[in-house]
Amino acid sequence: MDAPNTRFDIASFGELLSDPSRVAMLLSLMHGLTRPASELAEIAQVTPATASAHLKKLLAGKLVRVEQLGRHRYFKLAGPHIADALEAMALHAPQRKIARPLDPARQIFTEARTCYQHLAGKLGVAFLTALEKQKLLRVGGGGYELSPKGIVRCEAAGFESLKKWPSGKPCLDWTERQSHLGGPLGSFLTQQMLERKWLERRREGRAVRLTSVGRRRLADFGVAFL
Amino acid sequence: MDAPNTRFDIASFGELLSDPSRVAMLLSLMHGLTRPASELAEIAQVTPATASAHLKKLLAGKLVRVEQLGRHRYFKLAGPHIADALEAMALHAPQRKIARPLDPARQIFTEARTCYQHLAGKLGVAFLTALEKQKLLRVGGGGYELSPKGIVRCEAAGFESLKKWPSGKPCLDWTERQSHLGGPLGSFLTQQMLERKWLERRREGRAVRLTSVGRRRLADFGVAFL
DNA sequence: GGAATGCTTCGCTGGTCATCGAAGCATTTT
DNA sequence: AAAATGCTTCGATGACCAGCGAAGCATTCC
Repeated sequence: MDAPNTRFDIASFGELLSDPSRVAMLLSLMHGLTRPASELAEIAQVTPATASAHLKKLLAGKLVRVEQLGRHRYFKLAGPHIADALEAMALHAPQRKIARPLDPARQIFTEARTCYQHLAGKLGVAFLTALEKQKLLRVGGGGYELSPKGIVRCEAAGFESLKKWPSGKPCLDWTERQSHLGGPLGSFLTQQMLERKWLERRREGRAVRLTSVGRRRLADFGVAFL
Repeated sequence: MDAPNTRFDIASFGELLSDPSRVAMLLSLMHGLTRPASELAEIAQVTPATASAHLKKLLAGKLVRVEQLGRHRYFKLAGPHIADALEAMALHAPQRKIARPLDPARQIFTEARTCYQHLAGKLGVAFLTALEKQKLLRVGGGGYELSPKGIVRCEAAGFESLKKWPSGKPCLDWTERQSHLGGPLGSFLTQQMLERKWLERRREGRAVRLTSVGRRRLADFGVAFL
């Protein structure tokens, strides 16, 4: 269909993302797991014939990868960069409401995950909300700064103490449509939580799990989560 | 054309980015400045009539904003989120070679700018290259860490000293197509440089300017730039 | 005032694409 | 061996869209 070294530019990328069926398929793969073609057809609400045509295009454009198992073909996103690009677009494209229950893998993904290097998902949003409510953050210099009270709390939590704490920025969360804490401060705190085993990375994708230690410690921050 | 509260999803976004003419126009606005419709027509190599139709769609999709000045209409990107999304797509879409000289505004943009919160552009790439060459970084734990030598150098440079320095990640630079230093370490170092006036933000967009102090200090890191 | 400029709207044309049903192919089950 | 399953290919249809020239509408220049 194309030369071996496919010439691929933004417009071809956009072309692939310009169809609602293809987008539905891709979004359903955002959690990082695989799905067979028939399931993707069902998700996109098209016949197997149509789904097959779409998947062929997505393969040619290297947005997805496929693995053959018996008579099934399992598809997954070609890499995290595809998820990144989708996320960047979803952030500023108000979502169409889909009245369909989330499947388990996607549910885990929406609970808690990393976005670039900071905490996102329901937990990420809850964390930022708690920080604001407890006045541990203040707005300053084009972003968030830890308040004196916030610094005390972070030190009490056992985070590494800094002479000057980095600043944070609100980062719009595409599954929650509210902000979580991003920027250097968000990255730093998330790294600290991972190091102290408040959070654990899950095997696949960017989802993370809140440990029991993490649940207790985050409760000290006023986070009510699960 | 559409209901006042436009229902806008990823597919409509993709649809707008699926045409080479529209993408060319948008990319030419990535530096954050404005261009009149005629100039955008010339850039996209289409007649004014066609360009007008494209710009109408981009306006309806809120990808660009327009300002009327006399008989001219000046267009610019609707916000940094549009640039973010384009960048995320460009990163993984090998660019079509365009044999056209860069205009000055875009040139400034490719020299040095911020990407999320870290340094990008030619300067960003040169910085990472220098750090690697001087062995100030080592690879560890799924990313870059400062080497002992690197820590000494950073402290000598007057950066705030940390008990545990954050880790960095390579971040592919879409204008240079090489990596610059991203991740928490990249954010932190860039913030330090801005605070110490090695870099200054330019008035518009994300471009930054290397100050004379910055040029001297970065030379100490082995960066040969300009 | 009249001419030139910058841009838009209109009508048309050619090309491309999503979609489906039917048929085909491979694998697995019975 | 035969039937069922999962997916692809083929051919046809209907819709949409980029592109242009011509005409129209402002604004500015002379």
